[in-house]
Amino acid sequence: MTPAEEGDDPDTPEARGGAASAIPAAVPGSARGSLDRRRVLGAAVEFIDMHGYEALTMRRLGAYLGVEGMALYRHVSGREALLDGVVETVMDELYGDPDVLMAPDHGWQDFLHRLAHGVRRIALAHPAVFPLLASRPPAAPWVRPPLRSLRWLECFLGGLIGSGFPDHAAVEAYRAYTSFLLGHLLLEVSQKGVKISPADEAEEAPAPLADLTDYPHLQRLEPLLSQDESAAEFDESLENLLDRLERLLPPPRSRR
Amino acid sequence: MTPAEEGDDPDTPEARGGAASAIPAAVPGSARGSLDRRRVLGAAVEFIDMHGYEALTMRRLGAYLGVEGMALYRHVSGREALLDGVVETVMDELYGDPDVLMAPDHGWQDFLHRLAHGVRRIALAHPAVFPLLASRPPAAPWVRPPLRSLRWLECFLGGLIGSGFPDHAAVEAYRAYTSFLLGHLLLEVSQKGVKISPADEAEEAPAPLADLTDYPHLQRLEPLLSQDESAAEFDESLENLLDRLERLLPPPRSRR
DNA sequence: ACCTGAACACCGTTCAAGT
DNA sequence: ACCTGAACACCGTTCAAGT
Repeated sequence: MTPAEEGDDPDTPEARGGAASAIPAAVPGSARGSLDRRRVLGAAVEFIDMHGYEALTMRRLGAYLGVEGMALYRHVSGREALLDGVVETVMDELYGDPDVLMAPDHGWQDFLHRLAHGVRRIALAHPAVFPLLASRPPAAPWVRPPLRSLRWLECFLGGLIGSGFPDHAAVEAYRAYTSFLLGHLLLEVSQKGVKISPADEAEEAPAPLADLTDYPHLQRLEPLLSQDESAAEFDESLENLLDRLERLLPPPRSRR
Repeated sequence: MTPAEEGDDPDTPEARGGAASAIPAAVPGSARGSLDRRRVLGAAVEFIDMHGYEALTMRRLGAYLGVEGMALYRHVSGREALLDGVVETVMDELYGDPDVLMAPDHGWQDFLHRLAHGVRRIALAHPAVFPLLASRPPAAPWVRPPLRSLRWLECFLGGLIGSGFPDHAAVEAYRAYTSFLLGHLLLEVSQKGVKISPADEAEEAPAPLADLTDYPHLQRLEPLLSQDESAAEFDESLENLLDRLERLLPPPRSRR
């Protein structure tokens, strides 16, 4: 992987101690003023979006910020904390999304609909960061990605309960909803970004894709399989889920 | 994370060059005879199940096998290939699962039902390996975890098409089915194993869990949220999905 | 107050050398 | 034929020292 690819090529530019090393192409757009936590986390998000999370290194992120890498420890307590901060930074965009927050109240279905699309927008805006949402350990074992914050969880449960869901139904809905979001968005993002796991932006042949002669159906369906229907499928699955959740509501008569 | 925890404690046993280093507690059960690819991959699976994937290191896996780490390169071409091999090894257990393969033919619903439970069994047997299924780059962009092999994909599509699904419906079913499996099992596994991401088996306080005084619903629902209903919810969601897929079939009259 | 340099324990990987 | 030792370029992290 990345370190190896550079390691076995001693002619790579940064091996000669140039001031500008290979990956940090440019200083990020914000003010050149000294670092702070916000700037570090923002740069980390940018860096991951560009080069993938595997390429993120304290030293490389430092260089990307025009600083020595060890300097980052002034602002985050270590690499793990940095990644947690990245996840939080990205999910915080949800709070700034008018489409999710605004709107008076058109019922719980509308709320879950807007929330789902808000999360999807984040996933598509940061395809290389999104998988981190799933792999970082959550605040508590029952906090499920991608809705990782206690605040959103509270909001979710409050919304459903306020709409008449009994406690256990609200919890069941939370579990089904997070499973749906995580599965769909993880796969949508990976289908696009090709995971950014192998080499970075290296041209790299599209891989001849092991010949399918032994797999007649695959061979025939390859064009169909390659087609991207993510948006429609997301909506379809979401509608289906909402219908299912509706059946968790007690009959209208008994609703207070 | 792991390296740091050891790095700042120079009194740790393996720092003094003992033959038995800290993590490799015992030589794995199989024959002591010389290495081969199968033995290496098997040991890697065991190692990850015990210590988590973050702890897996060429050198540590070598030590676990009673060998020098560099020796592994005789049998796998590098760390990335090793992880790919681990994923493949674990998914190969599906081929040995009589509950998935056997049974004459009770229709596609029965098939998808058995396949889903087979994959779930694998996820629960190797909770620390399962997330790798999702994060390793697939053979082709349209090969979706956790059904990562062309062979299973062919089998899946063949099964549905043979039961009367039109091509595009079989593909849509594949997408919905994999999303469902990935979302549910990733979250089920993470709820159990607490991700094995932080420190390994270190006792480590259960984390006081930031006080919930600002989150009234969470506070009240915490017991409900902590309850593990995974099995029932998996079945519930699966049934729901199968019902939905059934609607993709053309009306029986026109089925050949 | 904030960053740098040097240091340390670790990594993945290569390769000549041992057996 | 298979493993080991030494080497190299990288890591994360600490800490005294610079400014």
